[in-house]
Amino acid sequence: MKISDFFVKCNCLDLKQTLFCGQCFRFRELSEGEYEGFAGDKYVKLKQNPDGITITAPEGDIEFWREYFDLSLDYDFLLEQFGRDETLKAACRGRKIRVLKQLPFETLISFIISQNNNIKRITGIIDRLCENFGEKTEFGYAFPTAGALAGLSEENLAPLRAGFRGKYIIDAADKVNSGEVDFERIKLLSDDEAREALKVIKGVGDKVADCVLLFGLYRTSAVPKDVWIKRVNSYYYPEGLPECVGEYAGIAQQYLFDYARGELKDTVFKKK
DNA sequence: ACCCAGGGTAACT
DNA sequence: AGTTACCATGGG
Repeated sequence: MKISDFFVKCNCLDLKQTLFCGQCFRFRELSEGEYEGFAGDKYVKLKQNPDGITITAPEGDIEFWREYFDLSLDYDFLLEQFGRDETLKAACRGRKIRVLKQLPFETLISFIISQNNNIKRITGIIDRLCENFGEKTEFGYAFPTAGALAGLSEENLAPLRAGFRGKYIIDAADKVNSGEVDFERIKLLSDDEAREALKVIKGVGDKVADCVLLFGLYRTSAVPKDVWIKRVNSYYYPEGLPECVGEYAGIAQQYLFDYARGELKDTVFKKK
């Protein structure tokens, strides 16, 4: 297949910030400003330019990656709106994070693994999941399909060292594989209905379900309430996020998450 | 040794 | 309906 380079002009996309802010777990830095990774079985190499990025991928996948980075959404306008709130304005300063449009099953499994866990170890478990059960390609291992994981035992997943999450991974794979959980159907539901439909999976509660809604089903209105966002909310937004987030509360949340986990952890949220 | 990590479940009030 | 111990693993 023909591998192509594709330059995309974009003034709101910092690859390092976007790929390593805890929304996705399958990318690595090759050298300063150069990255590679997978979504499902699709491989891509990326390069940071001052005014955009260069996508290197099979020619037929370029459109997939443009969509993955949600390049048609106008972040200039969005961040201008966010700037109407002082806390959000501070959170957006120096950040060029885009919320990615990831694959639903991969997002589901990834955030099941994320529970009561840290980003470094989440990445390690997902690496081992792919190496053990993903299809091997010329570039590396694809993310396993639901079919590849369905029917496995907890013992089969022992090499992942996922702890108590193993049984949750299997239940999710079984229910997606059987069609009991059907992303195409869930896409048609309201946020509340979709969240409940995902929560039939063992180990999926409100937070993991909202991560799937936001990162895997493109619901920018979904706000996953992790420990950091709970801290932000109780300190800055006891009445909820400001009006200026509009239909994009989930994107605002990602900026607040990174802000809290970064700058605020040693100041506002410093532990005594 | 203790605490925490992009939480959820089950068993309690 | 709202709390709380417990769940595996690894890093600080």
